[in-house]
Amino acid sequence: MPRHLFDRPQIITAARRILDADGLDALTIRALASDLETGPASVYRHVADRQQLLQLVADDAARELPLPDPALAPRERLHSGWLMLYDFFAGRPWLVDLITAGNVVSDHASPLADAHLQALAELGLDQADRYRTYRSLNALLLGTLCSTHPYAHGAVEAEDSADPTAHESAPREVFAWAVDRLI
Amino acid sequence: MPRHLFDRPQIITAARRILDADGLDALTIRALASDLETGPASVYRHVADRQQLLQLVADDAARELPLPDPALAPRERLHSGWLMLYDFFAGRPWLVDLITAGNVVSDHASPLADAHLQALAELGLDQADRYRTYRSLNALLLGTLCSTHPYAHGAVEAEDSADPTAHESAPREVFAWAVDRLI
DNA sequence: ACCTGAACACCGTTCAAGT
DNA sequence: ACCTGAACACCGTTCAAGT
Repeated sequence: MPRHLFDRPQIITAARRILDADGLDALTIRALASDLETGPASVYRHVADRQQLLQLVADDAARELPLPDPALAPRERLHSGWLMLYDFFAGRPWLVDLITAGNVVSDHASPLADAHLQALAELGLDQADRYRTYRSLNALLLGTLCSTHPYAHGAVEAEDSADPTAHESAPREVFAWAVDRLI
Repeated sequence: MPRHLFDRPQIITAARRILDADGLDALTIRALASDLETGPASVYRHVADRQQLLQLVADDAARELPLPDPALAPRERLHSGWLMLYDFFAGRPWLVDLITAGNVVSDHASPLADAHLQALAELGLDQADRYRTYRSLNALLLGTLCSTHPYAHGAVEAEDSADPTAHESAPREVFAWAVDRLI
């Protein structure tokens, strides 16, 4: 009789606990096994390798991707939709790492892409411009989250309110500004 | 008498050879030591740890960052300048990894930032907009390079010229398009 | 004084042995 | 049949021992 039983959902739950607590590097097969009170070898009964584990967690997280509010006018729908995405990823920094470092891409993102492409169509953009805009917004989001990542905020200690205008805005505000320039 | 002598420049040269050949993950202290025909412990005579090694290589590579052509009008200067940056990073994928995964930020980037901020000033943007635009372009570049990274180009095999317009443009073209929308 | 072999504490992954 | 202890081939890093 098996002493420890666990399935993929339990693995994903444990993995996300580790990710939320300590980030992507902390999600080792051994740490995961330890969380499940078993040995590393047992994990391999349920996932092929670490890469598949990361893919599974990314797919799971992608189900929670926020869809834009259909009640809004196209432009506001896009604006608020992309800011929701910003906040979604800002709250899950490990997911950004998963996308950039790991090579995970989830197909759960399709409805989201369709919704934004639809909003861009309602704005009167032709098909080529819709794709270009969508891809640019994606890159802008990912790039903003990547450069924001470092724990150091780039704040200079020896600086006060002497130069008010030149001071860096928060990454989120810059992102919101750039989104409006692209749509 | 020491049998093997090597200094930081030689370490950086060896590190870049490994990076160009096999990417960031291949740059281990042990692989580097092996390249220098010594043991891993000897590397630590010259660098504090792997993180510092990555920082040194990034700083070294940042000296080659392409500056925009001052002979061009501001708008063309920005456009070509950012495309030069795209090509620069596209040819050094490990540098993108270094920026996103490692937490390296080089101060050699300052002249480059100043040049682009200057061009934006010549376009008549106020200080706040100059910074916002610069940071957005940076994010756009980084994000484009991150999502481009995966070796799979997202090309669907079962697809032919049936849907010509909807087909994804090359990342570089989309980037160039978005740059023009931001400046 | 400078260098480095050998060891330590980690990884992902495998497989023969246990139940 | 299913599970897993122990081992293998890697890491980064340290330190006592060698020259």
